[in-house]
Amino acid sequence: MTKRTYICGLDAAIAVMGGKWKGLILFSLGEEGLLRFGELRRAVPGISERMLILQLRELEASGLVHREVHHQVPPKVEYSLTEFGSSLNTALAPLGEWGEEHMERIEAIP
Amino acid sequence: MTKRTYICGLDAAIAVMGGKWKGLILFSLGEEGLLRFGELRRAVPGISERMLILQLRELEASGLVHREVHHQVPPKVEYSLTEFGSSLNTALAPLGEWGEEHMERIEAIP
DNA sequence: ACTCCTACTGACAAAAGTGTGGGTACCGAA
DNA sequence: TTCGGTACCCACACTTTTGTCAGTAGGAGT
Repeated sequence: MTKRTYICGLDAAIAVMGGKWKGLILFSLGEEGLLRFGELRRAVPGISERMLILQLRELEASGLVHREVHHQVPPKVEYSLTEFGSSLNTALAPLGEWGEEHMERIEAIP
Repeated sequence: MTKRTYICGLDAAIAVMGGKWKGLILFSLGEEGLLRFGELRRAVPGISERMLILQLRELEASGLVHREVHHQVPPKVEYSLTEFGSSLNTALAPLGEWGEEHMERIEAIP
């Protein structure tokens, strides 16, 4: 009877990792472990600086990603998955495998 | 000529089930098996008729959903998952469980 | 003094996604 | 004759998302 804002777990999950980029960012961080901004940018081909920053801010606010600033010049900021983010990444893995498996068919769609 | 290839499986998967509704539609069809338009509409609270139609058309074009028209009056159209859609639904399950498990935390985010 | 480097920030605009309110078709029941 | 019921379609407007381009800070190297 708890008043839920989301209609099911999938709905909630999509709300936090939805959009075109968040899944890929999580995936990259899951693979590499610790990445600085520029590295992350290269790890997610096609994303603009602005988009990466916006998405990272949201992921940080959601508690999925940890941001560590090293006070240096030039600046150095490192991103990594939190426990929470890591658990989401694990849940995302089968979806990635599915996409990998059916890549050709998916590419043939548009 | 937009010859785009996806950068990884997750990218491809997100391309076909991305957006706010497709995951939920697939999920509902996975649960219920066979639903007519009006039933599906009720199964996905908050979606508008227009959105449901648009999303169903895309899912159909992607080969994830099967559409069967019964020539009757009043009209009767039934939707169901294809094998392909069913496999995606399976891959989506862990994500749904993750969301279910962390529902409270997710709801506390905005 | 000048430029390079990195991680940002902000203004603006285009594109994509979404909602609203209307309409269509058909048949049978009232 | 009018109405109810179902599954749509269309035009328009609005909102959210995404992209583009410029600019900032401050120490280090030349």
